[in-house]
Amino acid sequence: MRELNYHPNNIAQQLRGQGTKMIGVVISFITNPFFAYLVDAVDRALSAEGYRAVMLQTLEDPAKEAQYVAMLQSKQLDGLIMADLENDSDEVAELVQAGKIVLCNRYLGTRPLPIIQIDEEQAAYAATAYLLDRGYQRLAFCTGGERNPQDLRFKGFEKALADHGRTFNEAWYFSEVLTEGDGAALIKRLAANRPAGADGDTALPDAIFSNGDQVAAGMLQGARTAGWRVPDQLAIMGFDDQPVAALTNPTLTTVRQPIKAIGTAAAQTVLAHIRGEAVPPIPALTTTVVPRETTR
Amino acid sequence: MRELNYHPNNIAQQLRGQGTKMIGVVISFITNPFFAYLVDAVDRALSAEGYRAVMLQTLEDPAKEAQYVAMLQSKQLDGLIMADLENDSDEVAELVQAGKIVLCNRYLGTRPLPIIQIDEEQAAYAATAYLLDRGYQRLAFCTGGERNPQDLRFKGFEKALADHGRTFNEAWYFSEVLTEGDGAALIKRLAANRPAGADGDTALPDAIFSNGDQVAAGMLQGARTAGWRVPDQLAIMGFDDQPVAALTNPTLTTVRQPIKAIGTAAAQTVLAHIRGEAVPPIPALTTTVVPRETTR
DNA sequence: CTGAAAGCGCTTACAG
DNA sequence: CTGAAAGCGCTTACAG
Repeated sequence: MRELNYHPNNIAQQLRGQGTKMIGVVISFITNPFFAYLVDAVDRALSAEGYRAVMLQTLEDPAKEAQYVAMLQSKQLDGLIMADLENDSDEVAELVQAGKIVLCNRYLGTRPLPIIQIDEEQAAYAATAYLLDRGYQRLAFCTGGERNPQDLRFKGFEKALADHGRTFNEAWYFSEVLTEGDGAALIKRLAANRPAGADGDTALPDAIFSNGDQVAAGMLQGARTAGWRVPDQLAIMGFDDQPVAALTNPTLTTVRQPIKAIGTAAAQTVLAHIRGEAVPPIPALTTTVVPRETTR
Repeated sequence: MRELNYHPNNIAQQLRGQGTKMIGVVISFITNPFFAYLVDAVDRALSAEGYRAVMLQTLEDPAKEAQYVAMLQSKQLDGLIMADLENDSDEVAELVQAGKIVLCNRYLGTRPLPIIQIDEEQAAYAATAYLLDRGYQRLAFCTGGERNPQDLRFKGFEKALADHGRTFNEAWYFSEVLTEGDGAALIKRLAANRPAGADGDTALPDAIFSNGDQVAAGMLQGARTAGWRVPDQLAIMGFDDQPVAALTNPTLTTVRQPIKAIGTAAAQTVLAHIRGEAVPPIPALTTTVVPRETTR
């Protein structure tokens, strides 16, 4: 058969009932290293079981996400891992209940759906407390998406402030800051508005909590350009502990997340559902603040 | 039908002859930002035409690559874009000729196969000449894989040295340097062996050409740790112009590659073959040295 | 043990 | 215009 260059048609095999052995992994942007590492972890775990990960980017477009759910329903995919959910629909909720979709990382909807994620609120609380304990007083919060009342990280951030007897300055909530460039631009903009005189400094934050290292690294570069000294005048707290966090100068203080464990657990959970096996227990997904040089 | 929750089985549709509308994109590591950006470009170009990119990591394992070629032959994939080729086999060569596989980025084999890539030799020549023109004299070369006689970048590097009347010190060819950590470790090792006295410095390179920014950023961090001053005592030339190149301090001088254009061209070429249309012309894939702070 | 038939779920061409 | 049948390429169960 090798001689005749014959290759069985896998589509016909699939139709006979074995499924496609493909699992979709829905993320927002593959160019965000956090998602690259997550997809890598899922891919390795699925490959070990003879399945294939299909990377599906939403680019934060709900229409794309709907296409991916349709691929699942039309049986092109045996399952779906969603690390980002734009449409909090009944349809998705039902597929989650049915075990065809496994949610991980982040869910900003209002339903009580199972999701594989770190304790987002506690992680943000710990990072914020870390900043306050080091004497920073005027904290800003920065996120990639739109402001969302379900955001657990912001809840943890607010709670830490409250527990330390501080109130949040609403002017320092920055949303839609997605890229390195966005982070740098934000800092430059703030620095440009800095009032003259030493007292004027209280008009500016002295610490920023960023929801990702990529953006934090951009902020750091923006501060360098603007002559804003880190960590003396401004502390920067990243999130994820991506490789870039150890490559900047000063290096980034950040919150380490167990990306590999999240991806592996999501892969094993969706496979257990597909095979009708008992879902394995999710390991503890612990986070730690990694002290580096962007905080004093 | 919406009511009855009916969804046509796409596998049956595929069997009737429309193909899977899936194109595999073979890369070595998705965690290397260069490949993340390449996959992103391919994905966007394919999505616009109703096709889907399936990210396939080889992890530099030839057996995995063979599996991906088998997926193509068993019709699970309509085509394959290979940005990394481990097995220089007859089988792959035939599939390239047949238009089922499109090569891009890099091919270290010996066959005269079409490939979508920058002028690797010229790009490396220009980067090397840039270092020599700035007075660096003792150049090292660093690559991620094994040493390969077909490596066009090393040919360009050697040619620039020769044209400037310099010979290459073979002791300064560093291979298998893949990650940030590998880059940092290499620099620390070199610095540790540095002989005492000012003259001893000639025993060390004063400039390093790195085949990727990720590794170059690791080298920079290693130099910082070791107290090796960049760019005075050591120049670092990166490759790709990944975002990290602008996020380090000092920022990385590097060679900008048109990643998006490469990915888009690869996607359009494979689609043209699948559809039996004329293959669109490949745009000029020009590179430029981006001067930043790791060179004087 | 071997070989022909049924069936997976569609779509398309054809008969009524 | 409507509806039943053929066929995509396999695998499995069954008849000979």
